[in-house]
Amino acid sequence: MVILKDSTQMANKTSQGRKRIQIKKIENLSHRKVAFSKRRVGVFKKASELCLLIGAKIGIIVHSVGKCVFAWGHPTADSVVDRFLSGGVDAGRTRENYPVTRTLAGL
Amino acid sequence: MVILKDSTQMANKTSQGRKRIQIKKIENLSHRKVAFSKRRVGVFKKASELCLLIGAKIGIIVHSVGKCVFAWGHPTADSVVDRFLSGGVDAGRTRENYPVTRTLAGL
DNA sequence: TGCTATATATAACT
DNA sequence: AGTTATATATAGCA
Repeated sequence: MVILKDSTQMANKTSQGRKRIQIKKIENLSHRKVAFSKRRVGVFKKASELCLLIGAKIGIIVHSVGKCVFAWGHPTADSVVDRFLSGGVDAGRTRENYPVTRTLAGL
Repeated sequence: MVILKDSTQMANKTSQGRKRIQIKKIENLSHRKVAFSKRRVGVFKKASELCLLIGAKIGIIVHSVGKCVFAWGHPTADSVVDRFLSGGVDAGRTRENYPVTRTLAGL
C-alpha cells in the first residue's frame, strides 16, 4: 500500500506526535508521573478488554514507588485479589464490567 | 494531515489486516483461545513496560475460565502477590527485568 | 488535561 | 507460528 502525506503540512512541523522511547526508567519526575498516569489507564483498559473478550478473571496490583496502591479487578478487585489484601486494608468494590480504579491507603 | 491510499492496491484485497471488533465475549472457542494467548502477552508486556518506565511494582493474576492461573509480577510475582497466594500454592519465581509467565496449578 | 503524529498491538489470514 | 493491514495506545506539546 502506498501512503502519501501532504508535504506542505508535514514540512513545517518540528516533529509532532509520538516518538520512540527506550524502555528504561524515566528520570524526569514530571514526565514519569504523566507516563505513569497514562500507562496505568492503558494497562487497566487492556486488562478490561481481556476480561470481556475471554471471560477470564483478572486482578492487578500496581504498587507505585511512593505509597499509593492501585488495584483493579474483574468481577471485582477483591474476588481475585481478596486474599492478597487479607491484611485488613479496606479493599473496596469495583463496579462490574468497567471497573473503576481504586486507590487503597497504606500498604 | 492528508493521507492518500493507493486505490489500485486497496481494490483487490478482500480486506486483510486488523478489523475493529466489539469488546464482548468471543463466542468462537478457537478464536477466543488465540485472542487470549495474544492479548495475555500484550497485557503482560504493557505491565512490564510500566514497571521499567516508572519503577513501580506490579502483580497480575489472570484467572482463565478453565482452571489455569497465569501470574506475572515484578520484581517477582510473589513479592507483590505473595499474600494472595498464601493458600499454599507454589508460586515460583519469575526472572528479573523481563519476568516470564508462570502457570500455576490448582486454585 | 486535550491534541496530533506515530509507535505498537493485534484481527483476520496463511 | 508468521504476515499484513489497521485499530489503538501514547510521547511530546500547547
